[in-house]
Amino acid sequence: MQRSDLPVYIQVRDQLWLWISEHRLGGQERLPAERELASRFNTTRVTVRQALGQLEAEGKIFRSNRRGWYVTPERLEYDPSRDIGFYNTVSEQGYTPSTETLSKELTEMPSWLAEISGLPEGTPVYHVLRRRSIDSRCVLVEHNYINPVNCPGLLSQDTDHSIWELLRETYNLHPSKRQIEIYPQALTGIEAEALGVNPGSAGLYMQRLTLDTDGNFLEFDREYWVHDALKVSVQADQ
Amino acid sequence: MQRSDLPVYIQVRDQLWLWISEHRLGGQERLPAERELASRFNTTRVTVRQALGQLEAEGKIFRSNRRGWYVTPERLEYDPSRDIGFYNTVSEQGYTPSTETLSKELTEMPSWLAEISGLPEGTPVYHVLRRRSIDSRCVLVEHNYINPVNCPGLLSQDTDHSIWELLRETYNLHPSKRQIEIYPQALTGIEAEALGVNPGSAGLYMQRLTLDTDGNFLEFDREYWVHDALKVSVQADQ
DNA sequence: CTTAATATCTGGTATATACCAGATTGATTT
DNA sequence: AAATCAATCTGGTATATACCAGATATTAAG
Repeated sequence: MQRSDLPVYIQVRDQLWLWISEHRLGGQERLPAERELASRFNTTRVTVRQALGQLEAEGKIFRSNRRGWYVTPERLEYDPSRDIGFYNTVSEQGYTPSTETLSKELTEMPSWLAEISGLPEGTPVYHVLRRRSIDSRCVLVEHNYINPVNCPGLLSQDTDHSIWELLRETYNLHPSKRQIEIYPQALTGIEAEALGVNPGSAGLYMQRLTLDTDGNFLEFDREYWVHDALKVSVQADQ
Repeated sequence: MQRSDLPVYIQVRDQLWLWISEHRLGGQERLPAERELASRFNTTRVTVRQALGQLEAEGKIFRSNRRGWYVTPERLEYDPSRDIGFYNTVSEQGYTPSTETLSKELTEMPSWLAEISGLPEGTPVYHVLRRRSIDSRCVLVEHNYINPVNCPGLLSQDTDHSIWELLRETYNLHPSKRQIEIYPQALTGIEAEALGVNPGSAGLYMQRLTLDTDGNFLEFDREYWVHDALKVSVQADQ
């Protein structure tokens, strides 16, 4: 290519996006193969990949391991301060949620969680690891650490749906104070593997601490989201 | 390299991080040049850059255009629902904030903002564009759209410090309801340029709508953060 | 029809190399 | 001492090429 004074990969990026828009490619539609694009834009695969990487960073396309590149669907609007949870949020916005429980166990509270919860290290906690999808695209893995004092026998329940609904309806638990932390964080290790993305992919980390009205530890939650799948929307009145 | 069954760039990533940790390289210290690293790890620059890109995605290192790679300082803890603002937040955490006003003007409300604010298109608004730094590293560019009804003559004030302090102390304005949106978003165009990062770099977008107690439009704010500079921490009581 | 083996398509990783452009440094001139 | 210029160092972009490994489609066998 070349021609303009702009870098080739920027030109490819923009033309490719134009092409996607013109063809009205929507949620999860597949792009032509990299080699195909390289020859179409008369450049090399390396440069095409740079352009694809840009569109990926912008959240416009995403990749599925060795299967190809796809157009990213609209972001999910998610309010972590409300109680409606993943399942309802996704449904309300017209998508199909699904959840797989990867592991669940009763374990002893590690030191970092002891510090956060205010309970002594070694206190029993439930630990549930789940992978959640929107329209069969994996978008997050979630670690739930739940205080068993309030919900004995939780692990024998079905954890493939909303845990919060379980806590509310079966155990009559209600959260009071929460502290939420959110920041961009690359997906690596088991999170990247569980989501089927390349290690180092952009992600969003979100953690929530939930206490009951007396300030006792109810639940701690760590979520690792694919970076382009959600928009956090918080209502903060004062 | 090679040797292990792990990809070379992963090995380089990990060894490089080990090396950084061992040498206790801290905030904004410079790494050896890419060519130097390539020969040290006995591989090519392309592969080294892949490894550097991983550490960058993890927020562990950052680049400064054609100057080199540096170790990322600790993230700033930032609560967008509180009123203390950038300047105080940074100072409180032991860093040195600074702000440059890139442009300020009285303009007419564009349609997208009219929709958000509930005011008619073309209504006069102040528009202030600022670049803010922590310890001389640019970390965000910010667009402020402010309702001049409440603060006539704002633009002749000094906008290199806290605008909110100005509004509070000079104009006696107090926010009430706000809506905050946060999501990962690559930095492109003027934001990338203003921050001196490559187009397509990972970033965090944050917008805030602030109304007064009567529900009138006070201010709208769009912030484009470098992805590794902050940790959003929200206290949400219910 | 189902299952298993195989070919093929896809992105993932890697090497080698080249030149460009901004940033920095050092020498030279004023 | 200050300003100017040139050399050099740095990351940024680009081409060409190769092989690997997982995913998918095709074919052959049961």
